[in-house]
Amino acid sequence: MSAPDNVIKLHADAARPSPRPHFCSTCAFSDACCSEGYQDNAVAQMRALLVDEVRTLQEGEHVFREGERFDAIAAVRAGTVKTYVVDREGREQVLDFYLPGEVVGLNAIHPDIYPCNAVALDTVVLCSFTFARMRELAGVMPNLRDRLFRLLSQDIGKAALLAGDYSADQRMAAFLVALSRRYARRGLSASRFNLSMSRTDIANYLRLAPETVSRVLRRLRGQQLIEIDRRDLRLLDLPALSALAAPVLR
Amino acid sequence: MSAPDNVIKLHADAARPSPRPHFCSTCAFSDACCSEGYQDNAVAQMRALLVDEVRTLQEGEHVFREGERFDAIAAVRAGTVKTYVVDREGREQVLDFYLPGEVVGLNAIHPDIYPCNAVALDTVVLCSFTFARMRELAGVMPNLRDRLFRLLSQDIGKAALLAGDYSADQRMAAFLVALSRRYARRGLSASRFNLSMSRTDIANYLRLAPETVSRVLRRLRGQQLIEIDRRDLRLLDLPALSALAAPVLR
DNA sequence: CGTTCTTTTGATAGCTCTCAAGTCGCGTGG
DNA sequence: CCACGCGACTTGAGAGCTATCAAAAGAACG
Repeated sequence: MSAPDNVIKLHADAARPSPRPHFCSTCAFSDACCSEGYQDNAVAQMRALLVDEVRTLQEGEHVFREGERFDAIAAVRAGTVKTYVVDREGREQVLDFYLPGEVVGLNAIHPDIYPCNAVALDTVVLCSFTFARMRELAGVMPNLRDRLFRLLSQDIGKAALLAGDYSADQRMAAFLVALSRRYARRGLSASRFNLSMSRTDIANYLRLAPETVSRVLRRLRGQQLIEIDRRDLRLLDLPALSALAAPVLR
Repeated sequence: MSAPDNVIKLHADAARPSPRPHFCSTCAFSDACCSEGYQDNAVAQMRALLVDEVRTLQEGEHVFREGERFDAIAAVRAGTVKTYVVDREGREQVLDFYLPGEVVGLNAIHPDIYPCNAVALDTVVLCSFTFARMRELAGVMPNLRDRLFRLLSQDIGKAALLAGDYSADQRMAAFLVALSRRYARRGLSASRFNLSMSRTDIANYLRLAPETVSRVLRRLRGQQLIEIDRRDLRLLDLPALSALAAPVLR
């Protein structure tokens, strides 16, 4: 196949004391590795098998662009990735944001080309996985295979959330609560974090006008539900926000 | 692994003359079977391996209900299946319609319970696939494995279409054009077919009020784009409809 | 043939978009 | 250090599209 020397090299590399916990803790495939029955530095071998490349991108750099031939999926390790398309009127449609521990590019498997653009919103670290190799490994690693199935299945209903016809306030609350939960799962604060995306990005994601986003945030601030300065966000009343978002998040 | 006895039994069963072409032509997994390297009645063996049960449902009967434990996915062979959820205000949200050749239940893999309801809109014939077995077979049948990956990947972007903020006319045109294409792929007429869903279903799917659906259809009829009587639909100007739907369908 | 649900039609209100202007923050260059 | 300029964000006023409320017409059912 490809890059066997690379594998060997990395295997040798893995013989050294393994930085596994530090490196893999935020990886979407960590459980696929770690519960595969291997342990300790064997996990590092697994990582060497799976991870094709570790990349660092600066703000504005693209992970991939629409129309490029699909070759790899990528697990975000740090930073935020935004996927979007541009319709023929030139309007940008934000499809999703990907936080550490989440996987970009799964929607490219079927068309075999990337159906959207993916760009770094800040400094991003990600692990690339050549999908052809991953697909083969899925044949011999049941846990990896199941992990892939679940990751794919998980993404199916993802966009359904903002497909509903909810008010701008409900959608914004749902967006903030969802972010909070995703940050919390990663071990960060659920009540205070920095928005890595612009108001316009949020607007394009929630299918609102940027002005509406601004107005909604002011409204939520007026209700003492949030406190926001620039991109520094504090969720003052998570229960109330959750209640507001409840119809959207189901 | 598991169920070897079952496999053997089914192999024996499959030794009989196979009705493959008739039976498999509209199956979502036909290519996974037929391109696996097997031929003729070996395909029937494959089918016997894969297909858990062939079911016929009458209008209103459910394939599965929200919250039930996930056990199987189902390929629609005839009829139309609607998936939906009911939010806490009692409003029905239609998630998708499934025509012959399409697969229901893929979004249940991750949560391991069905996240929505699936109901027959007319007389439906479908093949059930026990997912646990399918997952195992995916380990030894590369084509089946890849087929599953692609089916899953395909569904990810599916709902993104109506997530955009388009006008009611654009969304309706996109809906009709998409239906036309899906029927055409199945070998049916692309310009005339019966809507198997009610106006209310369409409204809940497109996130419009039923009244709006009615008005939009009248508008499209007035523009000589369609002709519609009850649920008998004729697309009079497919190019114009496609143009109208273009921003939505991308 | 009456009942019931679906669909259609009309009038009104409300939410969000659009257009427009102004403010703020920040990097650049004088 | 400060003025400038650019972009992001905020704020305001008005228009448009769709939802809502209300009611009637039509089809399907027993």
